[in-house]
Amino acid sequence: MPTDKKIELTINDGHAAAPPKAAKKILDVAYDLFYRRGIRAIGVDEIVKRAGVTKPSLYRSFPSKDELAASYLRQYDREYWERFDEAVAAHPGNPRAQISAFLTRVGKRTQRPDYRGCGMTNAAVEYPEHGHPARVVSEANKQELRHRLREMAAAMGAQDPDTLGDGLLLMIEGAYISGQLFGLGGPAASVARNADLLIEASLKK
Amino acid sequence: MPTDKKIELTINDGHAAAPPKAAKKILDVAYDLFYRRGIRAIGVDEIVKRAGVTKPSLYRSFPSKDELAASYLRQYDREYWERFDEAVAAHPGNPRAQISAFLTRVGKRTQRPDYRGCGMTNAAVEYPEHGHPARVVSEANKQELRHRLREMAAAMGAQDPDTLGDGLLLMIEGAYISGQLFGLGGPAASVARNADLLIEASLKK
DNA sequence: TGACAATGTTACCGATCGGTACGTATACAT
DNA sequence: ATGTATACGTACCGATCGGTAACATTGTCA
Repeated sequence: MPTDKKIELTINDGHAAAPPKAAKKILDVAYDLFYRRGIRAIGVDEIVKRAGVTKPSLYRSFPSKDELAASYLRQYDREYWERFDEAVAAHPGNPRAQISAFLTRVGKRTQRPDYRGCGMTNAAVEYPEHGHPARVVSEANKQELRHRLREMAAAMGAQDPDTLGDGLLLMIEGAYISGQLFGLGGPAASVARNADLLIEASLKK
Repeated sequence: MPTDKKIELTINDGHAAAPPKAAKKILDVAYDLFYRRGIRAIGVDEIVKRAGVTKPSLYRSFPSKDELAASYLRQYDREYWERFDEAVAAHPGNPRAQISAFLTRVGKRTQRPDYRGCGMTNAAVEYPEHGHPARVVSEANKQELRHRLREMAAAMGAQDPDTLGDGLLLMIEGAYISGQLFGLGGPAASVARNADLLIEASLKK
């Protein structure tokens, strides 16, 4: 059956980068499935099937399903801070505008029909046991978020920077969760406005 | 092998209550395991084993594991509104104090070492597909919460009651999630204070 | 005491879980 | 052409998944 071969060659055309051909495809498919339907809900068989590869290919690139999930989250982490830093870079030296820009963007994201919450938050809910590879990545991401928000709250001139930073984190997490719970028209749509009210009430007078 | 029998009889001694003996035990065990470790993470075998019964007993009282999960959530729902109504009843005619009491209590709960978040929220994360029995219960609970918060925001005299109600919901959900993510000393500890700041900033001046 | 209904138990089902042993195809250097 | 390393596929593993058929035990009322 040479037909399959031809298709493969057509997709993976030319003199592409040699080493990690299947690994990227596997991670891409896993990313999509893990995010949309949950990590525990997806078996490795479905991943390799949709990726057009076989199981041994997966286990040569990733030590286990748990580690594949951790890789998915590390990718998620990179993209997360990309979005965050874009909002920061748009308003240099103005932390309040930076937060506002980020939250406006979060609010919009939560209103998209395919929105499924924060991959980090979801993973932590799916794996409550401490030390699980997926949870480790998730917790690190959240610690970093808390740190940044508290620093920005201080730079804004908040009366109690740690409290304001934590308050913003609560609202952000609430937006992630209620975005997937309520869908369009849910409470997450008002996250930017509510956060702005909270900030205004938390600044030194 | 009559030894097993004897042990069973010793455990299940005397003239115990006849009608729904096993069903309650099953639901109690399932409640604990589902909440602490997640619904997808727990198999029916473990439930019946810990409950000291067998699988057919489970399936005569519950049509499926999904329905058992829904029953767990309905139980959770009853206890949830019990707690909520207690806070409300403690401050008749004073919605702001009611919210404050409820959030103080939520903040305390999130700091307990075995806190694992809101069972409703967790279930919705575990089952993103619409129409799933567990998700149906969860969504109804959250809709009711939104409704109550908006009404209370209106009774408080908020400039924009729907926005304040949704803002409070965001903070509550954020407290549930970050409670299990950060544990002791996490952002959830400040939910009552932050909510109070938000309320103060949202009232008609 | 005997009949009936409810509840409990043993043993099993096919499907799917994450993971692997082992043979095969391909690319490149010599 | 041939050795060699690497990537890939076939076929399979034991364990566990949710769920069930068939049988034994129990309490209740006639």
